[in-house]
Amino acid sequence: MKPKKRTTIYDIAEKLNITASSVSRALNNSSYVNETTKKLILKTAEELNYKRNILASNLRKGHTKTIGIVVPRINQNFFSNVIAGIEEITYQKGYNLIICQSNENHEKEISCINTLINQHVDCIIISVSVDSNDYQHLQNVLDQHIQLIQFDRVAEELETLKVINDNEQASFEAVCHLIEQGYKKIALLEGPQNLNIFRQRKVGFLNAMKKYDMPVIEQFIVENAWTKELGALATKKLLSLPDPPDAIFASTSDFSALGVLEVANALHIKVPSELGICGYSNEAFTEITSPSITSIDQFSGYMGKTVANLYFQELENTDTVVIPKIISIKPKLMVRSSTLKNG
Amino acid sequence: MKPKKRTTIYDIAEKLNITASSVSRALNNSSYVNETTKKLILKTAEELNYKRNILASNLRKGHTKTIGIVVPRINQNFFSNVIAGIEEITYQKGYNLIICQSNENHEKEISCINTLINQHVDCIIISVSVDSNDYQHLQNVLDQHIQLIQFDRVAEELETLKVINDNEQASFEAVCHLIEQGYKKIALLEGPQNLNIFRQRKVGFLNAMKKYDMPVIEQFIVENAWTKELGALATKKLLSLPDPPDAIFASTSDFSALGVLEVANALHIKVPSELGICGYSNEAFTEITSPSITSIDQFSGYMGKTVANLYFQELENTDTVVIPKIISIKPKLMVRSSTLKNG
DNA sequence: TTTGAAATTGCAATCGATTGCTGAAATATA
DNA sequence: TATATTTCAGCAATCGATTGCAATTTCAAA
Repeated sequence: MKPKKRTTIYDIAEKLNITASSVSRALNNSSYVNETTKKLILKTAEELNYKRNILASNLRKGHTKTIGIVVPRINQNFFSNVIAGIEEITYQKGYNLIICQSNENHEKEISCINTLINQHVDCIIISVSVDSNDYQHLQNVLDQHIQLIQFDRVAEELETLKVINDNEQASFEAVCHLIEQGYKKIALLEGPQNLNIFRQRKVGFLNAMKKYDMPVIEQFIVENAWTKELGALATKKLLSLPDPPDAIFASTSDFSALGVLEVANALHIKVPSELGICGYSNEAFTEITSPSITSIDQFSGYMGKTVANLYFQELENTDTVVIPKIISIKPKLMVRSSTLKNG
Repeated sequence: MKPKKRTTIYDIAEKLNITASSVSRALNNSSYVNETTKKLILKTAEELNYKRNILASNLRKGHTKTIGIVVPRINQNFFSNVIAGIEEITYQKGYNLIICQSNENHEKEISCINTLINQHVDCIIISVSVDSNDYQHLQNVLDQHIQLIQFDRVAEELETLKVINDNEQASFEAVCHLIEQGYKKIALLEGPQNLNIFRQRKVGFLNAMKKYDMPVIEQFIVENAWTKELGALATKKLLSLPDPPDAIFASTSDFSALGVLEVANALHIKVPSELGICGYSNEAFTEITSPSITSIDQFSGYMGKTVANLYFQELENTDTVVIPKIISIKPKLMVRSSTLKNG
């Protein structure tokens, strides 16, 4: 595969006996070219199968019309949906996307960010990895004068555009629902507390418990139970307590909730009558388990669109209109069989 | 967000009172620079927070170290896993990925390809969309002397590198399994026959039927049943036949198989005793349905790695070693409850 | 026919990094 | 000491597209 020479504006210019300037102008639909020659140029460009060299163009223009995205994993429903949402908007605008995965690893995340900076993207959209401890790399982005937008998992201390879910409210509603269904002893599977989203969900849980004057039992709060395996492990422990919980809110993810359900099924504990289960993030599979799992929908696609639109609004912002820097999306509780104690 | 000037090699050169040439050489670790000055340059670059302008570099060098990927949908397990596999390899090599979605739409696919050509990617990796009818856009890629690698869904007539699954064999084994389990009347849900993968799966089905001298009933072969909804619809029709099938091979996807299962469950038809169900592609959810669904694992992550490795092998190929242009991966039948009639 | 404005086109610099070539300096060899 | 050989640094062109400014052409009004 030898990369043969592609046709450039000079080739077109030469063939037509004009300058590259005119060709460039014609290609950019500038009004400073004669209509007739413009048409001729366009026609010739077509004939010679000309494709603009974006590298040269971008180098000259100073921007790339490219947006970088960093997510923990693209093969997670939530993130791939957000990306699909972002893509829908950016595609219309003629922007390109470079998608990177941090694999929940801080070092890799730094490396992704550096790559994107190197690529001269115009904007970086990120949801931070779980083991991110400091945010110097994000500060670097800001220092390079690249627009930075955080979504879902955000570093709150960084002053950037943010699109988040109202985790606290969603979590609050989920737990209220459990209580209203008659569950008395509710356990919480919580995620790594360095992530804002998990902190907020815990707060929502506590608020709901307080509202209904329910006692918060320390043993019922399990840290770091955010995978299916950890969820299952936590459930085994919880259910073997002398006085086990009658509901488990897997605030970390539906995967965790699935782990709970599988253990319950294995132990022949009836869901929802003996054990209520609520997950988080409304993965597709929550509908098809037996019983189906109550969860919280985060409107991931819409979130992606919101993020992208936010970027373009900010880009076109002439400073006269103030645009909110933090957009919060209200998730929706999806009640399914796993919590319907009262039918 | 005004993009302020970044530091360039000229800034470094000026500060050190040398030429940009030397800076460039130092940054590229050339041996034509004094060790002492090299270290000084590197140190200064660090201090000034220098980041190489890839645009300029690539423009000069003529390649971008960027690979474009076009898939129908990134939020499908199979594709996101392939991408993850590709990424694992390319990341090590310092290559970037631009990921595009065709949304199963021919026009969008063409547009993706054009974008990638414009971006001067070094290679395009594609799995074609379902409604692709002609392949002029892929021919264009070849004409631009960009490496093209097709995977999974391929345009067979195009002479490109290909990484495929042995769909025929996998399908053959699946149907043999059904027959060996004692199912007598096997229906096939088939996908759009313009895609190679669906044609091959049909052939595998027919071969297995022939091997065991099973009659192929025309009514039992349903076209275009490749989503959950279409799978469900097809199942309703099949099961309402006077002499309905006792097994359904959803050769199109596990989603289709899920549709089958849901209809069966709704009609209180017992799976696997009264109806056997086999899907395709081993989606994660096949393990958690009741009963779990027998499916075919395509080793998607491995497939991605294979694709990426193929590119780099070809790149480094000095023409002495011949590398196979088509790599076929053998999928694996994952037997689960939905087909275990004989326990 | 002359003048002036408007419409086109060309020139040349620019974006930043890379690299072949030339020449100078440093070092080694005779 | 004179010559040969390395080593190192600079010059300038190059990658392809864009754009401010200048020059030219066109065309209409005076």
